[in-house]
Amino acid sequence: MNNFKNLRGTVDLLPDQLIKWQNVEKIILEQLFRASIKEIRTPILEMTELFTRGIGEGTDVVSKEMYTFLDRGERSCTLRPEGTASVARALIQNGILNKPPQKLWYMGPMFRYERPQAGRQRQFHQLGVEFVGFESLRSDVEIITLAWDILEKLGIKELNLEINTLGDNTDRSNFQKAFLEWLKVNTNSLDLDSQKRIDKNPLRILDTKNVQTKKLLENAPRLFDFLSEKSLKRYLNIKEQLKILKIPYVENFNLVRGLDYYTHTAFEITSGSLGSQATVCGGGRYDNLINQMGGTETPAIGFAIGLERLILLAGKEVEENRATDIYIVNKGLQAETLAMDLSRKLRNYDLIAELDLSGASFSKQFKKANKLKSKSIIVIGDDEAIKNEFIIRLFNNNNSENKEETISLDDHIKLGNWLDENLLLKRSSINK
RNA sequence: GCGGGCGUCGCCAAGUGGUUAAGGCAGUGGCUUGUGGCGCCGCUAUUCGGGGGUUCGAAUCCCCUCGCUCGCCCCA
Repeated sequence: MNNFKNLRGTVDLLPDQLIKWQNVEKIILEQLFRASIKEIRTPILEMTELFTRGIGEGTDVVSKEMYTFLDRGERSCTLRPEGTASVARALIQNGILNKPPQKLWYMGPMFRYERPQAGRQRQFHQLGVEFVGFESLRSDVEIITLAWDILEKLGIKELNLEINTLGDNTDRSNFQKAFLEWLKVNTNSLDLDSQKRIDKNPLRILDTKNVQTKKLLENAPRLFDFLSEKSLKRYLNIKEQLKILKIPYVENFNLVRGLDYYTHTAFEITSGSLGSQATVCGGGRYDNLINQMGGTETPAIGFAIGLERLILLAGKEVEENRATDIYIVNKGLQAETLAMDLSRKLRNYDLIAELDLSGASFSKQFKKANKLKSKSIIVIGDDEAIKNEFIIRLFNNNNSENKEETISLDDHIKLGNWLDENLLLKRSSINK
């Protein structure tokens, strides 16, 4: 019992679970590929300041959830808690902002030091998409649509899309002024958490879960009323387009999102079947971030999907495993060598060909093939080795005698025909 | 950081103070050393998350501790 254990909040993904992961990833990557979005990979480790300045000191992520440590050179390093800041940094640093606008995606582990619970880990995985250099409201619409379509392609039902707008800088500071005044008057009626936020991050008070504060907020000034004509029009247009595209959404004026850098569009996709951590996708526009981080002013919008939550939601259809096509039963010195050689040839056919390495009795090897639900088997023993041939047989689970065929080891044409006829032309679509 | 629940084999579990810690699944060996299912027969926890205490006696009672889990805060 003194064995090593993984750290709290981290998990091992085992072969059986990874079938689902891989299927999900495959569907996602196809969708991204078709939308002509390119991958970017950035380090998992960054200097701490990237996040404190990029994400914002007042946010929960930065103030209490970061995995931060000093390296051997006494530099403060942080395991990335999200992907956007790193991508922005990489674009600035590599001079990519001078190039045409970029549509990018990334996928990988993120780290947040929190108490784990259902749908929440300390090391978790995100798929992120960032459109950098795009200002048009149609880029907002495409980002939202893309997120929606990915979830739909995975067969996930019962999703709720919530949207809101935060306006531009001017809108926001106008609102903030009025809001702060109102907050000062009402400080004593607010819950404790909200009181603490007045100085740090007043906007976050808007999405408090405290029931009393919520009620109180109904009489507070609304950000929506402070939108400039331009911002308002932008927002209305986005809603209009979503309607045309038949993407169902709900407006949520209190949707603010946790990170500082958002402007204009903010959105979130949730599912009731996830438990209390219901958000599977969150995103929005961040026109200020890149400038704030030292790059030329560049509008951008993006989203992130939590892969663990996605996996929880994805249905049975992505759990399907591809069974072994051919299990090669072999025994005897010469036979084993021939079998090894044959297995390599078979793999040129895009088949799953598994060579039995046990050297156990034929009976055992057959049982193994049966257990694996192998679609067919090949047998090479001493008898076959002498004649330079092998036996191949379809292998139904119900143990009815299946006809078998003997093929010479050199007869590639006969083998190819057999495989075509019995295995290759019967593929289901998901496992191609 | 704060609450609730839970910790008996790889997994699911019975056992709630008397001593050989059920059972099922999985694994493995055999019946059957050149042929699959089913079946049958073996094997697989000196030990109940860890430590201390109470007792003649503890998986069972008490204390501490660790871990897991769900929730709060917040987010993916």
